Amino acid sequence: MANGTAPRTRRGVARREALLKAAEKVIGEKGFSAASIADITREAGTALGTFYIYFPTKEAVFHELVLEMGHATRAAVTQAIDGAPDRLAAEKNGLRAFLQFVAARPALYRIVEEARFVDPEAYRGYFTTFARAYATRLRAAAEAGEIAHGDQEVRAWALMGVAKTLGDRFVLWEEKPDLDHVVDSAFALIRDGLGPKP
Amino acid sequence: MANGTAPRTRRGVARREALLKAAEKVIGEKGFSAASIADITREAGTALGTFYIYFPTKEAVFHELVLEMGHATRAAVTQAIDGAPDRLAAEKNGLRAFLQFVAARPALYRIVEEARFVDPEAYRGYFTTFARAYATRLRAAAEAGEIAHGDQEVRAWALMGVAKTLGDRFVLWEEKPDLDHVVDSAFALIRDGLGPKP
DNA sequence: ATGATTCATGAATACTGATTCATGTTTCAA
DNA sequence: TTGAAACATGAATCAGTATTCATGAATCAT
Repeated sequence: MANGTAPRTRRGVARREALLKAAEKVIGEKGFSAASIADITREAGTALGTFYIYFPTKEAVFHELVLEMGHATRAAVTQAIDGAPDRLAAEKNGLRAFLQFVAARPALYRIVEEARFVDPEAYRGYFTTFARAYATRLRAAAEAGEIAHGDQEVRAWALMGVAKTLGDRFVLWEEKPDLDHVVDSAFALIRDGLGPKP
Repeated sequence: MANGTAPRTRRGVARREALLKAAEKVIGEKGFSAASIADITREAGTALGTFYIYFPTKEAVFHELVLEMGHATRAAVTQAIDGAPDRLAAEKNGLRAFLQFVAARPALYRIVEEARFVDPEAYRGYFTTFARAYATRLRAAAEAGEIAHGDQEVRAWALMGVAKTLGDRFVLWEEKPDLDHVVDSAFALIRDGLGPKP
């Protein structure tokens, strides 16, 4: 509900979910300011005022969507990484999983990017949380001799940047993305760098 | 002027420039929607209506700022690259120049990112133009044996992603950025990749 | 020096859209 | 079955701000 408790009836739960789904679609497509509450409730098939039964403000749904993106991407990437034989394999799987996620839920991806302006705290939180776990994994891998030594925090951010930008260009902007090719090319760069083979 | 011609008096030229500078500051700080025309003219020291003598709409100044960012970054990076002995050196210089630019004009950097939502055409144009030139340079370097072969377009976007994200995290979010360290760490990754030394 | 042109001003206009609320309807535990 | 609690509705409120415009001042080519 708008206050903070969960809905107490079946119908309430369903309505809230419908509104959240509608908000993801509408805000993802039109952007935060252009998306009106009326757009969202129309998409959800409810009356205008119903929105305010479940969310106190427009910012509140947005915030919740950013958190959802956080959980969903972490889950997708973690699962994809799980069982990889070594860190390099994990890198490749993780990149593929991220790009697949962007392809599956483009609206959520755009919402996180817009959070930079609409909800800066959440934006930083999203990436900082991700980066922390990422750097920790990289450090462990360096200890294990699976990857080169270096500043793993800088690397974590650099690698997140690669994934984000490839998502923009080769998933969102492409009619029929060739994910395998992009992943292969990017992974070759990540593993071996730009330097010429000796 | 609002129509499309340039100001015809000294004063007009100065006013337009003041408004553009004010818009960069205000929009960069508060974001596009939160920044009002009144904020911009107050910052510029002019009356409200004066804005519309020089720009037809709020979107128009924004668009001009995105173009300015395009020119300015290309100029900064091109100059930094100029005279580098080889492509790897150029990569390092270019990355440093970009991060220095972000540090010098953070508002412009944020404006370009917000263009993704406010002026998508300009946003794509900015990065596409940059990527095209970047990929061309990488191809030439691969021909010359200075870097490894591979899909240089994917690489160009991946490397732009690295620069963007490091700009966010280690320039915008850092009180006293240690650019040299970031550049060194990132460059090591770009040159050699994540793979362990044989 | 001067008047045609360009520019400056800010109050008034116009519109959009978030949020509220008074009035019903539905749900579900007992 | 039932009534207290939870939920649904959409017209009305309220606020903010982009844009216009009628009036007056500054500029500069001649």
